[in-house]
Amino acid sequence: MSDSRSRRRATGRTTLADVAQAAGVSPITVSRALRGERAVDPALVARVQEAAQRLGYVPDPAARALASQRGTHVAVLIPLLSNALFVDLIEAVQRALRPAGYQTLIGITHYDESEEEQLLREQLLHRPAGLIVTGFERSAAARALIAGSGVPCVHVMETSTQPGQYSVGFSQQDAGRALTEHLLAQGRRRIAFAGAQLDARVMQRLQGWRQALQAVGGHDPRLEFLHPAPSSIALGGQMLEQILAFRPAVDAIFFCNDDLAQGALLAALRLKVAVPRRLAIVGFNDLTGSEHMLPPLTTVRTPRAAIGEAAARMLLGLIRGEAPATPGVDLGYELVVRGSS
Amino acid sequence: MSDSRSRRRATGRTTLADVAQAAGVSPITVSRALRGERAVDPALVARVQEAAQRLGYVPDPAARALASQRGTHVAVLIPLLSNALFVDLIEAVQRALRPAGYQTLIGITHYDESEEEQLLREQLLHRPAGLIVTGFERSAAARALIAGSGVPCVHVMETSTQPGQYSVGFSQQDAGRALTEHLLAQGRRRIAFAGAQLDARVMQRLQGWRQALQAVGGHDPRLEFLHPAPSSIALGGQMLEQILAFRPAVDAIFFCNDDLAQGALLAALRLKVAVPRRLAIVGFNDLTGSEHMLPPLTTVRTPRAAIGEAAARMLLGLIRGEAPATPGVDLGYELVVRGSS
DNA sequence: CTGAAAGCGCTTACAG
DNA sequence: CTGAAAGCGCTTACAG
Repeated sequence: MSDSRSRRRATGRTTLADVAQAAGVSPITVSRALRGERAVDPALVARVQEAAQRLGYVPDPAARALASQRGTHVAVLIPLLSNALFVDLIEAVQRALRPAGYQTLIGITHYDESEEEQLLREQLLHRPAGLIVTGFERSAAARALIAGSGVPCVHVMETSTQPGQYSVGFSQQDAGRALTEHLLAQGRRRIAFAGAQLDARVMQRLQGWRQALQAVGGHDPRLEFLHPAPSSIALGGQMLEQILAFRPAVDAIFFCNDDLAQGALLAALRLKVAVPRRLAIVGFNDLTGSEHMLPPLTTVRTPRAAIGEAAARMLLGLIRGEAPATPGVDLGYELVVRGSS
Repeated sequence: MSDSRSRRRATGRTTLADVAQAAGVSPITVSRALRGERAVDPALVARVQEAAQRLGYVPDPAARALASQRGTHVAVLIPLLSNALFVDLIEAVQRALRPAGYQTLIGITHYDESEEEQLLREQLLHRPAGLIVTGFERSAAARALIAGSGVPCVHVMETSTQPGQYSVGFSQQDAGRALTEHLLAQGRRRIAFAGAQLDARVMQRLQGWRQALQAVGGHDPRLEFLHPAPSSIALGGQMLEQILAFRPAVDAIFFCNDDLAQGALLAALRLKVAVPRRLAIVGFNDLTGSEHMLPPLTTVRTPRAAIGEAAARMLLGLIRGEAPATPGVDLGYELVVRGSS
């Protein structure tokens, strides 16, 4: 009757055993009924659910993780949170994962391979139920960690080239090509590319720019301006000044990200460079503020929220052991033509 | 000799027991030596650490959480990730927490009390080692959840008024007053306040604006423009137009956040309203881009990175059971006067 | 300062 | 379809 002599460490928590007792079944049956795993007599399931509900039972994530060797959270690795792109992605992932009972753990790699590797190592110790990573470019060690972990993983923001890899994204290269073709269609001939950060996706956009120009015999490598610093409004202004100083004949600039293009538009206002008459300026991603610039910025709208949601759904399926209908989902992009081109 | 007949669920993981055996001590001693809890013979500690190092032992977070009823992560509740302010805060928190072995779990409340309550409930089930929440305003149920959980909690972004609460922030009201006094010192007399979102901190800035104007007998309630929508560049432009239409004599506008002020500056360019000659515009927070606007934006620089770091350090102390030297830390703010005023 | 025992609350693996 | 037993890898509580 009395537990006072025992070594109990009462936590006051309602446990599986409590529910089992209330429902008149064994704890294992409660566990199975609640998780929907294996077949359980529907009548028992109902009885168990009623009891769990009544007692306010909530499974202990730590106990579950220890017993099953699998956590109730998903780790998401992104380069940066200061790029609004990834904020939209994360919000969408979280919105899809939370109702399914998974927490989202955000790891920030700062575009650094060794940081990513280190984060991966840490996260994997916590046995996430799933993993979402940005793009395909990473160290061999990082790839080995992912593959060796047995944790389902979805890659986002790019389209997959290799089989056996799950991904949700769009073709950065096609988008870069389409944006350049738009400038060509507007009659622009000396089109510069201004890239910062120089991560894999920026280089893919650059490749699209090259393709479009090569197709019309107008590719000039001297119009590639690549800066390793993170993209920012400040850098965009600097790059504009630099490009105009070095290549005054340039009649359009393709900035690899909207923040650069916004900075360039502000600098153009300051320098009294007429946009788009004298110079067309286009960006990428359609970030906040771009439509309110002077003139409004032409850009490529990227479906990062849709990507986040689709990636989360695919991951939930993989966690349940289902093979996705399409392992590599391409969600496309949308050219948004505004006043700056 | 053979485990093949047993019901072992081999995980291949190096455990406490492995380290204990290698060091020739009991598992409990290993546990204590590694955590630095209670006094352990220094010689043994060295021996244990060497063995742990050699075997590549890493504690299992799930097992630890289950046994100790306390997780190895900290939950951080913020209103939004799309405000760069909170991104800076989160990055700083994570930077301070990671080396200490704590993961950061981000919960987004969307400025919604019931969402915050729900998040708190979920997070508390996971038994976080600590909690960081934004400001002091929340539902009674949420406050009760925090207090009843026994989980150490630090409030950020505001200064504390109540005893027994830990906080790191600055006085939003003082900052609002100082910014308004700056406008008065510049000779502005009809100073409007434009607020969006209308969360507690915005209302504190409004209060500072009122104070400054009341002190000089220039407070006019008709110059308070309050909009419940989230602040954004687009809304800033709209509010500027609206204010100029309703109160054409206004000679300065205090926008409660930089994104509003940036939108207002862009709208002023479009409408050819001379800033600062005809109209001074000031913002709050010193967000990305503000210094590159035309003209550059006068604003208040808020120490959110320092707040994140200090809050994380205070929390680590509280987790260790130490009382902080100062329970309410005020990190101040900095007036940044640029061309727009 | 050190340890043997029990327990945290689940799920896996085996049986029936 | 259901269950008794064991185990996941730690830490707590009690003793000495």
